Amino acid sequence: MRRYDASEIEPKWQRVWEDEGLYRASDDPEDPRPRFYALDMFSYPSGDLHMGHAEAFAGGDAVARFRALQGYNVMHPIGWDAFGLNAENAAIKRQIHPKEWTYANIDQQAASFKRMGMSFDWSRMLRTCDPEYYRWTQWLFLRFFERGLAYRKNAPVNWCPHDQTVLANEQVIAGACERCGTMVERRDLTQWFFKITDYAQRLLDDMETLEAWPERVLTMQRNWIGRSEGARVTFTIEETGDTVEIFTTRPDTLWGVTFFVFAVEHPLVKQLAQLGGTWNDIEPLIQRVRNTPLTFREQADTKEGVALGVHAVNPVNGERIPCFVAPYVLMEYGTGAIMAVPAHDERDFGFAREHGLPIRAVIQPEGDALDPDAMTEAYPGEGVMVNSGPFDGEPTPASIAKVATWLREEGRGEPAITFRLRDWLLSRQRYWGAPIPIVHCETCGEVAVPDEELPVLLPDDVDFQPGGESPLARHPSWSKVACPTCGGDARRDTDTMDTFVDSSWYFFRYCSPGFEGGPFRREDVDRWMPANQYTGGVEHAILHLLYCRFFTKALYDFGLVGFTEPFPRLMNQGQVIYDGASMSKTLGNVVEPMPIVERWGADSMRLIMLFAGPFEDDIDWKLIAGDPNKRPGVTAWLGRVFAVTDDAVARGADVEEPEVLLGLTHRTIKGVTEDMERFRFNTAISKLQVLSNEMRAALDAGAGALGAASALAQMLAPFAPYAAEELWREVLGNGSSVHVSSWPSYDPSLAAEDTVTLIVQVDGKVRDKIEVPADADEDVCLDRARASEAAQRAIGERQIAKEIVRAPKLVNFVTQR
RNA sequence: GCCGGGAUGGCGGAACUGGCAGACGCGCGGGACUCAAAAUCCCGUGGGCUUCGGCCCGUGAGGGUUCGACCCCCUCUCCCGGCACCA
Repeated sequence: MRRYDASEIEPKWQRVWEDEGLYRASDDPEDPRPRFYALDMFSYPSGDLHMGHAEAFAGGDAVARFRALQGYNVMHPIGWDAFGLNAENAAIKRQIHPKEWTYANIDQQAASFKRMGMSFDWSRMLRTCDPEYYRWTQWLFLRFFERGLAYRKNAPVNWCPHDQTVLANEQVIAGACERCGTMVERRDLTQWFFKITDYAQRLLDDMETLEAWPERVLTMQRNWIGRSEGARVTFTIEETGDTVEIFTTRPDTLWGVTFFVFAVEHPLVKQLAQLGGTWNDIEPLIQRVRNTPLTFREQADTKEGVALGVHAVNPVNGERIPCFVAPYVLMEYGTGAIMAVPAHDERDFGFAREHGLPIRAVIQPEGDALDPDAMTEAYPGEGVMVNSGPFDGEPTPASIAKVATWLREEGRGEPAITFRLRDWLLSRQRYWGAPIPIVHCETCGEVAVPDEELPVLLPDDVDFQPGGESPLARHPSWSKVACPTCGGDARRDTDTMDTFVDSSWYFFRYCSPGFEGGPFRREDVDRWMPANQYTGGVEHAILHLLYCRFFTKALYDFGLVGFTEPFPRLMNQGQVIYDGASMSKTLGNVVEPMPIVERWGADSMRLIMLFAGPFEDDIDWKLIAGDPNKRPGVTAWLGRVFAVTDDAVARGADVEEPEVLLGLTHRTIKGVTEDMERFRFNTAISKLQVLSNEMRAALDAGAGALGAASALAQMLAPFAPYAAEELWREVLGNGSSVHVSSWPSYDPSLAAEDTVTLIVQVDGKVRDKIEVPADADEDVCLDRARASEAAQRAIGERQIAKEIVRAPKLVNFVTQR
């Protein structure tokens, strides 16, 4: 009797697979097999693999193996997103070099991936911190730079006083640094940006083509891009004649404007305040707001504001309205100034009431007359325009576009679209990243490092402790360089790139590993991409995926690739949580996957993850994991599969398999294949369990089960690659790997059931179940149903008013009431 | 506030197109094996009633459509995720 022992078989096959080079993708253009690019989000090397890796890669690997068995030429690569703050901070904490820390983690993760039995093509492995890789990150940056899509500007940034670095808005959570929790401050620095805003509309439009993306990810991206339609309108400052543009989504309320508000950072504020004699009141407000972290403004009081002492002129009716400065108006959105319509905007209403400003209703709700004096809140809804000169009687919101067009005809404004999306701040004042390949020259300005001089190497001998300026700037010699243009004394840019830049193009590099003529070979990318499947965590729903999409569109515009969306099909695994909360060291609820792999086997770990529920759902480890010292259910099942396969072999091929088992085998193949196409791993596994249970029953009844055993081993291969291999080669006696065999096919006539259960209902309630031939027609079903004693009993004395027949599944007798 | 997703036994979940609610597994109860434990195997397992034939109730709450609703429609409650002084 063969016993299932993961610790015995897994290391054995791991070695064999490596020797046999099973998972190498073919780059031969003549390869007749269709290609399948199974892309998993690459790993960040912060320690060993965690539960999230185990979940994501179990799913990604199942897809890759399934497609390989189906006969695809599968590319399933792996790499490491190895630069960044996270690694740098961890290294500082441990008093070692980030490089040392990072490469040690990568080695450990690589060993763990191999232990997990991932079908990676290791010949394509990449690390973004390798000079061979970041050479091309720099090269790509220069392509953006030469087209003006990478530019420098002075900008208010979030500054973490603890980490001594600039943070992106998304790294600031509730006003605090995402990594260390320190309250973030505001600073003005000259920073590098990618002009992603140029692509806002295309990023939005092309989402229509991403049908295989989860709805929630599309929604998040849409929210992030934040498109608003409306109009830009030009107001004039009465006292100076300055013109000030505002953006509004409600040009239909222009006749209801009763005041005007500037953001504190607006360039006209100081001059106007001095003119209005209010500078003494306004300066302290400006100081305070400027010291508030950018993302913490939401806590500001909506009603706070100070009058400027000057007036704006409303271009639609020539009215003179007072100007204010208020923190609720943001310089970053729109134009940094707004028209205020208290009758129809909640914030404007509150501000007007606080400061005793007039309120004028210009949108009349149907069958109701708004009385500005009696209003207790703004009316932002639909209605008919009133008190609006030429537009009186126009229904809104249809009138919005009409007014916008009219503004353009009158030269007082124009239809406009505004996006919430900001340009991508990519420079970091930190050490562990790809140096920005720019030289600053006093005479020539910003000069690109020539392509042939790339990579600009990141020096090892740097004091990388954070300390106000970029660590590279403190290096005694690194930044000193001759200007590539004039040869004069110049200085390298000492900032490094955001890690998200490295990860925005790695999937192209996999197509051409080791290529030295560019970031990738065009024909390789044309052959492999767009990727067939992208698997990873939903935490990358916005930034990483948006940046990848932006890069791909830009590369398309540069003529480097022939498509505009890199991943038409996206699959997000759920998170592995514990007792409803994220696993975290702080909470002390972290469960490590590798000890479980060591104890119960990689196959069990993978099955636990994939059988727990739908792949995209969160897994609460506390709920699915029983006693950690007890054998997991899936491990016990693998044991039963070994026993049943062993018995089937012992019974031999001469003993016939029963009809029911044969039919079930073919139905299982059909069902599991469909489940795999839809990533329903949990139901696929349950179908395999049903099959193994039926094999047990057949064998116990003295019948054979060898055909079922063979199909079961092949279908098990994507989920439990080691166990499947052992069964296939050692128990079933096949000469080569199950992973290069094939996906079993089914015969529809064998998969079809001979008989089905006819449900007999009376008034919609199930009263009887009758086995009928699968091809029974309506008459046969009706005859059989009428003959049912249970049904007759339920009908009793009542008349049958109607007979519903859905052959061969259901008959419903509806009685008279 | 706006947008998206969800709520099914003790637990994870299944039911794909409106047609047997609870597949499969965990847990639990009972039994076999064992000196004992682990492992393994067998039986049972939504709730209530039962004359043991069955009957009634049951998919967050309420209503509707339908011969028939976990599934479609309306109203509501709660949970998760995203965005948010965005003009």
